[in-house]
Amino acid sequence: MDTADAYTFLLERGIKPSQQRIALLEYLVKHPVHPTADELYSRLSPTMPTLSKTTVYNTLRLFVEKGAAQMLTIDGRQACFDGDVRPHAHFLCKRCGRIFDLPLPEHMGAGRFPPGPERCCVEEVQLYYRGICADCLEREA
Amino acid sequence: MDTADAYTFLLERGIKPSQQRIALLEYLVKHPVHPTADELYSRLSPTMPTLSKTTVYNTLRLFVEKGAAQMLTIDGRQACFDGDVRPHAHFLCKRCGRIFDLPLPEHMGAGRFPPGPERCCVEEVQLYYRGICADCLEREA
DNA sequence: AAACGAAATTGAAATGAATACAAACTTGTC
DNA sequence: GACAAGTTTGTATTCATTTCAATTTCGTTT
Repeated sequence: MDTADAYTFLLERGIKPSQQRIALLEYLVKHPVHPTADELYSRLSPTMPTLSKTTVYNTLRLFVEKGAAQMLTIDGRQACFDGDVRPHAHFLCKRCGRIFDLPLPEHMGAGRFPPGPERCCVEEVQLYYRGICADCLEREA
Repeated sequence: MDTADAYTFLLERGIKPSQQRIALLEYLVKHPVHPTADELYSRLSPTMPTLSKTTVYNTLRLFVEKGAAQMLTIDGRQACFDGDVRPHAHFLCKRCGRIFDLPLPEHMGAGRFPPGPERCCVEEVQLYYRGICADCLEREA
C-alpha cells in the first residue's frame, strides 16, 4: 500500500485523509507486527517531527471505529494495533512479547461466530493464543 | 464453594491458603461476574478492613500463575478475573460493560486449539466477543 | 510458651498507558 | 484574504498496576 492507496482507502471508510492519518495507516499496513501506540509514535516521529502522541491515539481510535484497523488487547499492559482487518487469530509469545498472526480454525470463518443462546449482537471477535513461540523454544533448548 | 473447599482447592494448586487468599478465591467463585482487582478490593474491604490493594494484585497474579483463576484482557482498560478456569468464551457488552460467559464453539473443546503451522507451545487460549448484550438491545428498542 | 525465620501482607510512592482539554494550526469555501 | 469546521498539538490529568521497604503472620524450633 502506497500513499495514494492509503488516501483512497481512508476516503472509502469515511475518514478524511490527513498527512498524519495517511502516514499511520501506511505504517500499520507495511509493518504487520502489531505495534503499540507508543511504537507508532516513536517510528513516525523522526520523519514527522511535529507528530503528537495524542494524534496517534486519536487516529487509532478513529481507525478502529471506522473499521480501518483492529485493536488487540492480547497484551494486558497496552493495546496493539493491526492494519489487517480480515478475521484472523493472534498468538502472543510470553517470552519475547512478539505477536504473530494465525489462521482462524476452519469453522470460525468470517461471519460464522455463533455466540451461544443469548440474543446479543456480536460486532467483533478476537481469538488469542498465548505461549512460547518457536524461536524462543529453540533458543532455550 | 465454602471456606473449607477453598482451603483444600488452594492447597491442591500449591498455594498457601491464607485468610486473604481464601476470601478472594471464595468471592471469585461465588460471584462469577468477572470482577476487576479494584472491584474485588472494594467488595472485600468491608469485611476485611486491613486488606490492601497490593495483596489483591499479588494474589490474583499468583492465582493465574497456578491456574486457580483466569485473567481476561477483553476490556482494554483493566483486567478482569474469572474463578472458573474451565475453557469457555467471553462476551463484553460495549454498552453496559458486563461480561458474560459463553460456550466455546463445538470444535474448540479443551486442548483442541490448533495454532496453525508454527511450532509454538500454546499455554492459553481466549475467545472474546464484543457487541451489545440482549438487555441493552431491548432497552434501546 | 518464647524466639526465630520465611513467607505474606501492607501502605506509600512510582510508573506508565491512555484521556481531557484548550490553544494553535490546516484546509476548503465564500 | 477572511471565515468556519475539523485536525493537530502539548500539557496536565486520570487511573490501573507495580515497586519497594517495613511490618505482620504463621509454622517450627528451642
